[in-house]
Amino acid sequence: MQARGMEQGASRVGDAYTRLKAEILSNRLLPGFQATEPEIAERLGMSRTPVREALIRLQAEGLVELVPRRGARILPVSAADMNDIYEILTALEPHAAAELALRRPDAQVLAPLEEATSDMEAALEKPDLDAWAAADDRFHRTLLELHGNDRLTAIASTLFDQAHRARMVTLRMRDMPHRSTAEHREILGALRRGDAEGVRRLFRDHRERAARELLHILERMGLPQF
Amino acid sequence: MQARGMEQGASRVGDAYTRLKAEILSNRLLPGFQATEPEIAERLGMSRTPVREALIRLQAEGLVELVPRRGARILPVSAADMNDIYEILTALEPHAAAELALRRPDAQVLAPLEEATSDMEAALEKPDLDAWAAADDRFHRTLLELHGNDRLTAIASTLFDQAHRARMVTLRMRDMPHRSTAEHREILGALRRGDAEGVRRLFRDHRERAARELLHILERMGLPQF
DNA sequence: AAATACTTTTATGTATGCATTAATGCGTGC
DNA sequence: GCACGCATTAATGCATACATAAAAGTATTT
Repeated sequence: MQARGMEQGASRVGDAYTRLKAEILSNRLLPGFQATEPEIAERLGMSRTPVREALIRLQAEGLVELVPRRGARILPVSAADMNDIYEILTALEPHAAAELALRRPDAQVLAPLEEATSDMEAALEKPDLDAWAAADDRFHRTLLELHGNDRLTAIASTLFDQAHRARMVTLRMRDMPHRSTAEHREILGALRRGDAEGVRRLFRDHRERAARELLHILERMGLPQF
Repeated sequence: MQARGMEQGASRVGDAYTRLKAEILSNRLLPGFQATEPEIAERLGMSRTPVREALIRLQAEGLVELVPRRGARILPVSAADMNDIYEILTALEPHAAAELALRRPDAQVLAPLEEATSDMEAALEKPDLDAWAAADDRFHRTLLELHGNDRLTAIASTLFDQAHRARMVTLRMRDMPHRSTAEHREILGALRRGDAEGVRRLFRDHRERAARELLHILERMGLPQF
């Protein structure tokens, strides 16, 4: 997955932000990696100023830490971090999904969710785990956008980004995510029926199970940091 | 209330951030106010560089908008914004409070909440609405800190700040908040008993009622922007 | 008077300069 | 050989310089 959100390519700050974020999320820049502002500036072929501003944004998003005198450090995501992130998502997403269900969305509104779910199913067949993860991500982001609380969408988006790397690593250390895919299908059905409480319950279970499985894997790996 | 969080007084960026944020939250700088970087820099007695970095942070927190060529604009908080903010808080705080209750916190742990509640009650007696609002704010922030999910605390803190101005204005357009204060007392009791479901329900009702009342006032005022 | 073209002003985005100060390396003393 | 202190290096925080481009003002024409 590339860095989402509005295209940030017009300015040098936007360039630096987009490129650094893409390298972090794709694990091309590993957690723990440190570099000083001049180093990064040279790597990106620009002066320190736009790099600095991009780093401030990445720090606000919880992807890097700016340690005085040592430069920017790519933040690892620990099991405890993942626990915190999933706790928040478990509080937010089921609510947003249930609210959406109350509005009785028609097929046209739900079309992007339908497509994301189909893409997940198709990706499982091939199988193509990267495509699966991208479609899964798309489902969750689209659902929040349909709900329409922009602040909520932005908050969840930041959390998705923070969790992304650990998710991608653990994704390959477990069975194919048939169950998770089926749950999306179920949630979609409940949304279509306007069954708000069903949606809430299904979504909560979906997130809680995903969190449990992920933390299990992280523990089995000896609590590494991503 | 002053700008909360870590004291940002050491550097010029920190100074600019703290001072601007304090002026925004206290409504000394009104929503809609615009100023260019050189103007702000002169007002604060420093160069554009630290001002710029402070403005980037304030933009990330949703307090100002940086519009190219026109400078920084203090963001108004509309009724729709307040609705979105309260929706998120209603999803997050009852959960955090219920989780805290499950841990069966003893009197020592709950002491800061007890104190905040007493302060609210005392402020109602005087009466001192500013002191009441400060104690209310302290209760909500402390509860989240006790819960211990730092990301959740940070997210809620940003939302509190965004809602602060509208809250302070509407606070003076309604009856004394006896009900709200009593609800804090009830929540505290349920926390002490470890009654997680009770805490969740009380807190959700507390937030939902507060949101309804606030939006009513905003509507009666003709949907102004703060 | 209105519209258009041109000039001037100025805010921003970025680069660079500079003082401070932390970290590193080296040498000296024990 | 180890610890301590000094010198050197270099990263940061901030100030300033500069190019660009948008906006505002002015003049000119119809």
